[in-house]
Amino acid sequence: MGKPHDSLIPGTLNVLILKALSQGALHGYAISKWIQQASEDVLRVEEGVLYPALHKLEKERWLRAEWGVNDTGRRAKFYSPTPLGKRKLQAEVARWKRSSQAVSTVLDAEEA
Amino acid sequence: MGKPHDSLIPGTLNVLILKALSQGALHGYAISKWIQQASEDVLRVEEGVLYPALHKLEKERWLRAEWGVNDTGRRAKFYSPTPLGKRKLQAEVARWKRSSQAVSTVLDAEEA
DNA sequence: GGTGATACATAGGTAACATAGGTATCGCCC
DNA sequence: GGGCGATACCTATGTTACCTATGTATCACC
Repeated sequence: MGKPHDSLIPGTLNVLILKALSQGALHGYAISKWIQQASEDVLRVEEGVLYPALHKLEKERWLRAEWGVNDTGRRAKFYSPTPLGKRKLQAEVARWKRSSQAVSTVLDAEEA
Repeated sequence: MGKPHDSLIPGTLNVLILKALSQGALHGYAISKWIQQASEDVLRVEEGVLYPALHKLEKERWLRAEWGVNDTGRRAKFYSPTPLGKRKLQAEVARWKRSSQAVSTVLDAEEA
């Protein structure tokens, strides 16, 4: 346990979740599906990874949760970003761009 | 301990090291400086992070190490990629491109 | 009644990084 | 001679974050 597959880039899950919620509340399962679909099936968020992450973000006040009912009438917990979460989204996106661009630059470098 | 600053994107250190060594052997301290310089000072690899990583890569036969002397006559341990390490560099660069592109695509998505 | 999708959750394992220390040599400047 | 910063190596400890496995329950469908 604890390392195979490597679907996600560590440290990117929070910002992916926040992005998923940037246009409106979604429940956990839908967040997972949205990330998978928006990444054209490259990124998969296993449920054992997603739910603890959501609980943590809720505890840290990046998200708030509310029980509701989905399209098909099933109970589900809907998450929305708090004002703090919205600010964090901006900051985390900026950080990702900066860092990932730096990594790509290094990996494209001609000479070592 | 264990989380502040966030200089590195977790999971990218190995490939950055391999890239640094792709044009020839370097010693640890020079690897650190090279990554910092090639990333235009965005990425910094603290020594307490670098050296354990080098030892692990050596143990896993991605790198081999040899004591030598640097330009200025000081003793230093020089690392070179093994054939396995060269293959890993290609594979890890490809994986990075695929995954980081997916994250960027998601974060640029218009609609959630 | 079985299966697969939906929807939530927790438990245990491990790797990876951040921080903080520690040793030693060398050049430079006062 | 003393101090300082850069070079060059190293280990120990803490914590996060992810991976896997497993569990519950509902619902549609055949």
